[in-house]
Amino acid sequence: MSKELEKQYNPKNVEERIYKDWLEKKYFHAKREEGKRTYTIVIPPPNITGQLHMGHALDNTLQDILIRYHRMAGYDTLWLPGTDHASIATEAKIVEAMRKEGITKEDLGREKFLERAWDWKKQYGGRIIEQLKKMGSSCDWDRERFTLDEGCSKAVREVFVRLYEKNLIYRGNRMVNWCPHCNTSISDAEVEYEEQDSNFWHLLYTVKETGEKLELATTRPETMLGDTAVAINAEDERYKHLHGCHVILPLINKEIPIVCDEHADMTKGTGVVKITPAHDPNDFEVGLRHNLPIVRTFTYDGYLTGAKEKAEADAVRASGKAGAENEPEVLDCGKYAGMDTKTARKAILEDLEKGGYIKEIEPLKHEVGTCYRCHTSIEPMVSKQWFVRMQPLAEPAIKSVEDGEIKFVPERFTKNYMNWMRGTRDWCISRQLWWGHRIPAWYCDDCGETVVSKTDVDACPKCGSKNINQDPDTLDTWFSSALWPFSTLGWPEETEDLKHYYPTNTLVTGYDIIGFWVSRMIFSALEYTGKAPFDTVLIHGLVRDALGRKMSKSLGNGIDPLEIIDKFGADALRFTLATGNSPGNDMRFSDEKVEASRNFANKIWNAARFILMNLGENEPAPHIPDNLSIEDKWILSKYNRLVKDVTDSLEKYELGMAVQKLYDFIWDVFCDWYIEIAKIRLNSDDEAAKSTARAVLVYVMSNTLKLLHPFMPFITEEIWQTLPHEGESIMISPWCEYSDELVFTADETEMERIMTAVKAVRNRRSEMNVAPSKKAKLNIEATTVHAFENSGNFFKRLASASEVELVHDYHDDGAVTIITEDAKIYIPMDELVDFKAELERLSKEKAAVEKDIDFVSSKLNNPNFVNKAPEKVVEAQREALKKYTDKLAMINESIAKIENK
RNA sequence: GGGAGCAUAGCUCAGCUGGGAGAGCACCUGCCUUACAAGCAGGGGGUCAUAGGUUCGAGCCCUAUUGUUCCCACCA
Repeated sequence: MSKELEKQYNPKNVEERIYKDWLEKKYFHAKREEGKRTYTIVIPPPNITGQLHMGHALDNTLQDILIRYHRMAGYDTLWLPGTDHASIATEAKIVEAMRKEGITKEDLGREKFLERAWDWKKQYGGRIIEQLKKMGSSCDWDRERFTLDEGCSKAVREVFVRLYEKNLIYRGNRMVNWCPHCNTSISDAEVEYEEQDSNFWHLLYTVKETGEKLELATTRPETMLGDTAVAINAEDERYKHLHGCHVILPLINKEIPIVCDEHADMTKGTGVVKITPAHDPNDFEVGLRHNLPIVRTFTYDGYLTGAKEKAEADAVRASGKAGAENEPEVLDCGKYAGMDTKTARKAILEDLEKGGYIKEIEPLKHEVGTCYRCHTSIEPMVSKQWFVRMQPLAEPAIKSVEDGEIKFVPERFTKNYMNWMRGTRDWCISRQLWWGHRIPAWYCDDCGETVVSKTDVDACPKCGSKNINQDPDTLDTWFSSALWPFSTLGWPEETEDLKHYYPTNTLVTGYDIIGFWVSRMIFSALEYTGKAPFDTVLIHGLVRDALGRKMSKSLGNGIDPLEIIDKFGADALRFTLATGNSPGNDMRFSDEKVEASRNFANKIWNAARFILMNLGENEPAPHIPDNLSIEDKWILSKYNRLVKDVTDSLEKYELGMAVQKLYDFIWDVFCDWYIEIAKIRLNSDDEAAKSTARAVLVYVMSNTLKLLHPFMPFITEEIWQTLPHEGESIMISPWCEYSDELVFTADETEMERIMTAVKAVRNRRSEMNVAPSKKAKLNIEATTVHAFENSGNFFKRLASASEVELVHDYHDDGAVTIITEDAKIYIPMDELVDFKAELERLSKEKAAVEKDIDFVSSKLNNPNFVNKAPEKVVEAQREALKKYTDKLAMINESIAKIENK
């Protein structure tokens, strides 16, 4: 039954319908089939606040390609989807919405706030999932997870408690990165450095004992009120006389000691450093070494502290609760209290200036840490937080990559990972936020006991007091993401899914997230499951705009994948993202590229239309017919090699390579040559020949669609269904296999001789401006007659030949001569032949061949080459030399003929 | 300061373990050849950043240089 397709491919008529069909038939659902190899990918969970952007589009395209390929290749395949609760981002979004209504978190209270957050999640959390579906993603939606769902939360508690019991989690007053805007601590990984213009302010502090002025430089003068010492290097000859002395801190006239510490570098500046333990990570360390008081002068939301804050801190310090003695002192900054840090800097500088304490202002560019979310300058701050002890966890994680248990593609990102792992410091995991996994720790107000527990605690196990409160903080979002590969499969329960699909196989993600996520999943998985979470990490780059800029909201240069899908179709988008994209490298995205992909889809569509036009009723399912002709063997041989190439490329994660091979085969080989040649038989009256041609067309088309399916799932399904087929859907049909029976080397060579001749004739005709409509007879004098024996129709169809005759010793004064390596082709065209031009052309060709001969023979005459190069290479050169020599002989003959005329 | 990437046709980029440079777009010429003008045929265009080195042979390996991008790092 022949079917009609529209003239142009319209994805809108296809994609939604097909996706729905796939969903209904549950093709995406992994069924835990015994006896099959498994292939599992867990999706990098997008934030529930997110909208699909090009980064997601790329990431998901690559994953879907791998998933679809493996599913067809016979694996029990699971692609596990889900979303991330994104604590900071989501909370910020909700707080912002509330601000517009004029309410704050505190107005609402924790419980009501969380209600709002969950409402928000219900309303918008599914948005990005729906968008992923538009991409054609074949995720097992029945297994969709959320980092804050019951199972994942259980895993989080389990891990927290285990780590605490192993003393790998601790709570302490430590220097953390504080974001005054988000009002929370953030981890080292979440700090982004930006270059900013600033100054070095050279200050003069007076030495109490000697009265001399000590010069020191700072980039953050606003912290000076919290100085509790000045450091010099013990070896520094300039200051030896000051050991044990003190300086008077300007503005507040406080006496602070001069200490000797290695942190003071003699080669930098004046060699004198002010020490502010509460607000600088280095100074904090110095403070610990010298037992200096820690004096906090900033509030957590970025203002200078005053009497109120001081009173609060004093109360805590006096309370006698566990750890209270470590609570930092707070300074009442007096006239500066309540100023934000910027204003305070100005005011303090003004006062220093007035007092003559500023010696010099030196302009400086330096890197300032900012919050990766809101890009507010982060304040290093001493604060009581929970930390994960990284050292013991990092070691196995390093080893497993070193041992090749986990491999990065491309390999160079191993180094990136190692640097991160080796350099990492303890991980601050507590956040002063409400949206997230609340820390499962309770503190007893009466006895000061800390209880960490998997289940909620309502009485102190030590003293029995009911006066026990849960830590108000939540965990870093990445703490739950780190468990994603196994928490989503049911861990800590020994679920069937976990047994079956864990460890997973490939993790696909961008290089920007190796430190945040990949490394943490690796050490987490090794610690809790004893297994590497995946065997391969496929790293891709960023999708940039057409000018190479990062796509960003502030630049407004983001390209919306949904708009692209709307305009060109999901297949075109996917094809674009997969094409010319090599692992780990950034790519530029432009409409022109998608257009090219769309054109390719259209090309396939039309090839299918052509085939369908020619099919009769009850066309049999794809098979290889008998009585193959040379062109059939040629295309089957080419197709067979394509199967191998595409499969190999996919196995090596060279997706861009695979897709390029498919493009070349479909367009240049199948459409431009095979279909054109097939028309010869299809237009003939020979029913047997027609049937063979149809069968080969269907076979190659249908199977090539399968190879292309992972990349362009929709159009391939649509066409495959329309063509004769066996089975329900292309997406669950078996992957193509390489077959020794489809190797037709000799026929391929013969066919290519003809093609070379066809091209040579076309070329010559074009050069001579002969209109395609003007047909001409070809007289072919071939050295390898076999190839040309039955080639008449080829030349008629492809090279505007009126008829073709095989000749020997051809003589015609008015003929154009075309010489290939196998044949001389004469086209009689009296009126068109310009003998002078012919001679010129021939001598040009002669010169070219002679150059070739020189090149090859110089190699063959080089004993080093002949002796040292592999035999295969030498042999190839010998064959080339023979070809060139033959061609030269033919050219010489032709020249002689014209000259002797 | 440490590390990594990139530098190939006018533009965007491929080029796997070294064996005479490729694609898409753009450009030029000719074609509405009954699948496709989102197409067909033909064509021009590259000392593969620079300088050395290894090798019979280098876009590919090594060294240095230049330009460029990114990551990491507590420079007061």
